[in-house]
Amino acid sequence: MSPDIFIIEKAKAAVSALYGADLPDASFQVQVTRKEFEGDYTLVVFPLLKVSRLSPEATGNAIGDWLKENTAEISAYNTVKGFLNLSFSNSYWAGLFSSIAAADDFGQLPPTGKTIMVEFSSPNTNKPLHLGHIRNNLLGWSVSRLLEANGHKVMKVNLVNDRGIHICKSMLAWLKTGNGETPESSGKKGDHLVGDYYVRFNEIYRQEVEELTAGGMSKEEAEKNAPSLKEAQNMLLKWEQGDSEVVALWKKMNSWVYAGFDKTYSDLGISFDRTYYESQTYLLGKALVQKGLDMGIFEKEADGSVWCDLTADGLDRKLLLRGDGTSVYITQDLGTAEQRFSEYRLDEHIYVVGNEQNYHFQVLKLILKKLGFDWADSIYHLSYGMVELPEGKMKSREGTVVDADDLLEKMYNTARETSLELGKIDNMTEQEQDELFRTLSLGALKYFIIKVDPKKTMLFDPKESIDFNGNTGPFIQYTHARIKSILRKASGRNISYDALPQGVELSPKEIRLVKLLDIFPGKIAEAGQAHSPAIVANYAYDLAKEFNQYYHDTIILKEEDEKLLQCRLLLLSSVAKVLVKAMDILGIKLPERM
RNA sequence: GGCCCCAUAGCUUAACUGAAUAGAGCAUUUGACUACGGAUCAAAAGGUUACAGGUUUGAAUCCUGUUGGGGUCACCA
Repeated sequence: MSPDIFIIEKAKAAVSALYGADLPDASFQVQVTRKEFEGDYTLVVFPLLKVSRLSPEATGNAIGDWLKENTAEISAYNTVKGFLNLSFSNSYWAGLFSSIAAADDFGQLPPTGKTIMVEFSSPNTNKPLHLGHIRNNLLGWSVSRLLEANGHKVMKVNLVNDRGIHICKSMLAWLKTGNGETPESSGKKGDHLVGDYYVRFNEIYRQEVEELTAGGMSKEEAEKNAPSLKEAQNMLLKWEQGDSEVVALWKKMNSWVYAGFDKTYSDLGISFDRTYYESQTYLLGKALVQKGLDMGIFEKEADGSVWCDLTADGLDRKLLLRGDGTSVYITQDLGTAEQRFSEYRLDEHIYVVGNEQNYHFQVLKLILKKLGFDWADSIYHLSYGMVELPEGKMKSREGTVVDADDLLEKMYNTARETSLELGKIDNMTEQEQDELFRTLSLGALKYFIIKVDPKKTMLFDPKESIDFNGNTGPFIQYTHARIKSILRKASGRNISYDALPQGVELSPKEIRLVKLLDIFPGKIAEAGQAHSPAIVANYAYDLAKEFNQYYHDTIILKEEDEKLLQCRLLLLSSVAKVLVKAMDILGIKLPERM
């Protein structure tokens, strides 16, 4: 049983015995005792004053007395102001430590039988992935792992936006100026190649608009009537009619993009259980529009467009079907949600999408509810903040976008330089080194992004490379490599440490580590509830930091008392075990040496 | 303009459902490798938690207002 539940239970009994009152669990607040006070856990006594009718000190002392009398585990107490600090006996810590060390997948919570779908990434096929996508991908991936650690079955899905006017723009520019260029002929990664033609289109378009306005047309009119835009729109129409030439080109260019994406995903170490394509889902939802009309919750205008009036709920009127009968973005979202909930029995559906779409998801849930779907409440929009540069938002038009592949390469080079400079890995093969540089650069990048609360806007300065010292991924990786180094030496000397020897007394620093290890499953649960891998990241850092302090002034391998030696090695391996599990949730690997 | 989100040290950030002196890292200054890995550790300095009120034994946290920043309100996705 975890200590806080244990204390609450006992404190309840104490209050009941002393004051004849039964208070709810919420009246008992337990926290880890602060460093500057003596004790292990602290009970806040303020909420209990109304039944004790005594001063905070007197109440704390009375309860402390009772607890010390009536529980074997609590060995001492002191009261400071309204805080009752309790000390636990050494045998209690030894027992707790043993059970943590013995657990083979410590931190993994028992199966819940629930299935959760997580949709993330969801890129457009007209440009390569950038830093914003990286945050999305890393969040989606780590939330998925986190929910798995919480005992849920998780399905990771990607919805690729592979159709629409933007793809046609790339296609058109390629036809006009590409001279048959392919990824093979140019040596460019497919997604970058297609992205370049998207940029090319905009150049052509802008020039046309300029010429038209110079000829006396208003800017607005020119933007609507530029010939290349007309051509792109025409192409989209052909695509929708299934024109074989257009479809063939569309397939060819998309396949280039997918090859490029696959490379980036694989570099990032992420994958999906299923990929959906908008070209196959964009017609979904039309049936729901009819259903809504039949139910009388949607309304049709004279021009044929269909709307849902949400003004009674404090929102606006929302368009669901255009006058020409074609669907808009949300129509498809309604349809895919219904499809997914009926195909899989989902207990929750998480969409990892930026906070600019908060309103969209509010509307989506509301309309689904109005359509009578109970599961609308199980939709969770994991809304994350934008990644900003020192000069503000990334803008593709101004070329300030931080490209994902570039960033990964830069990070790799930094990891390489740093590692080679330190010169600890000279005896590794080239292949091992390459793998290590990947592990370290990804560790730094992933931790940098994940440690920040998802909902906050985060700042990224491309000029300052991501740190490898302090509160960083490599700090935790280094801690692990160091532990492994000691454990390797220990096994080289045939020292076994599979169980805690009887009768060892843990030092205060060791108890603090055990306390930290003990709260790991609780952190997983808390993080899962909050859908926030950042909580796991910060926990891992706390543990690594605490361990480094312990390590610094504790003799391990030269300890002559065999029991103490075994105890310490067991503690080391337990810390390593928890670090590995925590970082695995974040998608970060911990190297054996670095 | 309506609605939503945010504001913590020079910078990046933490603080579970309100709780002890608001924790860290970077940068700055200083100290520690003839013990197991110095990508580490120890120490100093750095805060009116944007501002003003309110609720409470107790507020970064809850309420109201103000200021500043962002998002959104498309027959775009």
